[in-house]
Amino acid sequence: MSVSQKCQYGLRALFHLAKTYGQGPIKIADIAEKQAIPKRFLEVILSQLKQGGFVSSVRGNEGGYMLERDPESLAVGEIIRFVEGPLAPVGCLSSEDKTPCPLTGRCIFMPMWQRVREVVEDVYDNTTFLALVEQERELVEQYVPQYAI
Amino acid sequence: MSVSQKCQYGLRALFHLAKTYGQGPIKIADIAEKQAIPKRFLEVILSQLKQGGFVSSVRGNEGGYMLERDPESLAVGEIIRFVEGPLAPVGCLSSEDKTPCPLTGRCIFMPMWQRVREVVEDVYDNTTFLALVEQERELVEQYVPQYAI
DNA sequence: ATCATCTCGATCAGCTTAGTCGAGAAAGGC
DNA sequence: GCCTTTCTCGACTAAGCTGATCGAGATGAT
Repeated sequence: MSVSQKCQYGLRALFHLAKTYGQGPIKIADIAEKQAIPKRFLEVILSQLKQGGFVSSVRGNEGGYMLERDPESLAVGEIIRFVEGPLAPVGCLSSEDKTPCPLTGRCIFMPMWQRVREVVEDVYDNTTFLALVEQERELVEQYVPQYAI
Repeated sequence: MSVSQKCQYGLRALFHLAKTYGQGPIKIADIAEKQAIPKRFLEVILSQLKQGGFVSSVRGNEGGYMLERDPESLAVGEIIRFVEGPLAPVGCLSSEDKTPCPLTGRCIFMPMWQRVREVVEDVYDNTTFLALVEQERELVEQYVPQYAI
């Protein structure tokens, strides 16, 4: 499962909202500019993320989007699954599959597909937005320590 | 990177050829039937795998396909890369990407994408066709030990 | 009122996927 | 030499997905 551009945009937008967590609504235009996302497309994405309960919005002047979930307990895996569907390397591994392969039960590749799913889920489910925000902070401190003095 | 149907068919076909390694050419129709693959589609796939040097073919009556590589040194990862392209969860990780994202160098998700690629490559590159053939043999022995006596 | 902003559904071009097809070329048996 | 079986090659297609864009409307602050 390649992660689509749309999903990457969504992750970047949420990352931006995690950085500004607790600072009130952030405008779509702001997020779009800072994260290099086409604005009209971002509208679609954020509205979808709102349906999922990940963000909330305020309309009108001074409106915008806010992260609804705590960055510490929100993992990347949850978002990828929400946007892309099941995190499976092959269709027959995901329960949504309508047309099961005729080798069900005796497909020798199954254990391999399952191992792949497990290791991928492990990485995505253990990457929280709080961790990402902290990682970026560390990077900034590393590169411009002189400005901090 | 989901693994396409085409690639899965290719893997199954190679698995079949690995099982019959050293037994001379196997007909497309045989492989198609045993591995539940549309025959005309399998023609396309095998001819592509031939271009890659993974299999060789014999024409005419009693013709067919043979595995060209030793099952022990042929890993699933090599085939997936050949059929699907680079084993990367996002486009910007693969060197083939024409349009690099505008965040290059400061995309906070990069380390995560790289970790995913590493663990996925680890699984696929360490699964050889010999291992798959042996695994199936073990399964068969487990389920019908009474017939062996 | 007005302006900035989110909201919602429709639309679209281009690409990928999963096949299918027909005509041809080679190898072996008779 | 002919016939059958098999691979070979390129073209073709229908359907679905991807990555957007657009216009019109609803909402809230000033």
